[in-house]
Formats: sequence, structure tokens, C-alpha cells
Amino acid sequence: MTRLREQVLSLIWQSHRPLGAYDILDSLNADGRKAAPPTVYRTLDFLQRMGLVHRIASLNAFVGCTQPSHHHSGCFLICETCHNVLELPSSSIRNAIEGEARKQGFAPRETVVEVTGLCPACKDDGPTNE
Amino acid sequence: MTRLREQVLSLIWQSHRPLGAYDILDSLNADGRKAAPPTVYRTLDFLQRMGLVHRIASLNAFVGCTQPSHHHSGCFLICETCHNVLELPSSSIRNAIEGEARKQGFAPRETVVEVTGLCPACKDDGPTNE
DNA sequence: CCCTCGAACGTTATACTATAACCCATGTCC
DNA sequence: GGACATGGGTTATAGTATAACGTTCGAGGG
Ligand SMILES: [Zn+2]
Ligand SMILES: [Zn+2]
Ligand SMILES: [Zn+2]
Ligand SMILES: [Zn+2]
Repeated sequence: MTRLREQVLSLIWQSHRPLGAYDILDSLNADGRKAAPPTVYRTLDFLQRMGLVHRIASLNAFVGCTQPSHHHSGCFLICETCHNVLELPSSSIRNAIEGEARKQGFAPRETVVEVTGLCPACKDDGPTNE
Repeated sequence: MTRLREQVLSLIWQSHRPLGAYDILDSLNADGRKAAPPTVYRTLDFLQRMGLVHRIASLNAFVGCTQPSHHHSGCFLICETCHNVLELPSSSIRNAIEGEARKQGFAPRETVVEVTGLCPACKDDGPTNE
């Protein structure tokens, strides 16, 4: 864990929404570091390999993992209004999906599950607040 | 259904792999049409709204739907070697996921399920053929 | 018939996301 | 000290997507 990696991880943890790579880049540069895109993407790759960060494919953005203890593909509920993301403990869902895949003779390696919709707060608050 | 839309849909159907928007763009232009990116993206938006085409978020690419009769989010098995994609009839999986989401008070609208791995053919053929 | 309106598409420019390729500094092992 | 691996800076470029505006054409109403 280097200073750069800590810095990026901390940015991701402090935001409760997914961060784009260029958001992170801007924060780093605002913070005095002289970074360019490859720096950020390399760091994100590392954090993903460590299981500390997930990429949200449908948003091109990155979130901290809430169960970094073991490697896993995540399962995410993404609010379209407030943009908060909830990571579900996904093992049962993933098992179901990968079971279905194996039934087709397919050997799963990585599974993306991303549900977009409205979180409890935004669902109840009606269409008033964006 | 206009000529352009038919043309794009036919390109997508003829390819058994996901096509990138710029692949489609190149095909159109090779075919005499003078198209630019917005033309392609607009057409793809339309075809998605019609339920004829799905976007694969983890590939930034588009595939034809195999059950265009009713609107649905797809559930895809994506081979990392041959790049073929199989769309599963996903209702049971989607129900499970969306049930889990509702348990959290979340109102699901769209669900992305994308499994990458090896298809039956590539799994058995070993690492020989790319 | 002429007018209005909206849909489809062309056109230009630009934003956003990600990677290639190369360099140098530092640390470890022999 | 030399060989090698890792981290990260630097420059350039590739790949994906949208904003904003203009033109054409056809449907429907006066
Ligand atoms: Zn996680
Ligand atoms: Zn919300
Ligand atoms: Zn489908
Ligand atoms: Zn395959």
C-alpha cells in the first residue's frame, strides 16, 4: 500500500457514490499530486485486484467494496435519483446465476449484476427532489 | 421502421457477436451511407426502446434480442475467447434479483446481468484456439 | 392549397472513458 | 555492483458517447 493507493482508496471510501476515474484524477491533482489518467487507472486496477474496489460497468465508475474480506463480483442496487449504490451480499444470487450458466455448459469467471431503480428514500420522497 | 433502422438491425442480427457502435458506423459507411456517430446511437436507442436490441454494458456493445416479443432486461453469457454471447431466458434469475432488491426497499427498473467466462466450445477446446 | 408541426436523419464539434508506449526512480537479491 | 521487479510520471492516442443545430419530408388542419 503506497501513499497514492491509500489516497485513491480513501477518496472512494469517502464518497458514498460511485466515482469516475476522472473525478479521482481531479481530486488528486487538486491535492497537489501531478497525475495523469494512467496513474489513476493503474491504481484502480490494483485496488480491484486487491478486492477493495468494484467497477460499475453500467456507470463507468468505481465504488468501495463493503466485504473486502474475500474476492467476489459485486451485486449492486443503483439509485437513479440520488446515485447512491448499495452492494448486496450477493453469494446466493451469484450462485443461482452461475448455476444457470453451468447448466448451459458455460464456465463462469466473472459476474456483473447491476440493478438500477429507486432507493427506499427516493422512492418514497416522490418526484420532488432530484 | 425506416431503411436505416432495418439496415442496423440486420447488421446486428447477422453478427453473432456483439457489435460496437463504431463497427456499425463503419459498416454503414462502407455501404454507401454517409453516417456519423449520432446517427448510429440514435438508431440503437430506438432499437433498444423497441426491445429488439440489448446493450452489453461490460463490452460497450450491442446484440440482437432473442425474445423480442416482450420488453425485458437481458441476461448474458459472454465468452472471453470466441466472444459469442448467449442470451438466457432470464425471468427466473431476474425475479430472484429483483425480489432481493425489493427486500431492501429498492424499486428496480432495469437489471443488468452479464456473466463472462468460457462457452462450452472454448472451454473444451483448451487454450489452443483464440 | 398553404401552413405548421414533428420525426428522422445529417453535420459539426466536443465531452468522456481508457490504454499504449516509454521513461526513470527505488528497492531487493545475488 | 548488476540484474531484475515494482511504482508511477509523461506524452500521445484510441475508443465511446452526446450536444446542438440544420434540413427534409410527410401528416393533418385551416
Ligand atoms: Zn464487494
Ligand atoms: Zn436514491
Ligand atoms: Zn432479450
Ligand atoms: Zn467461446
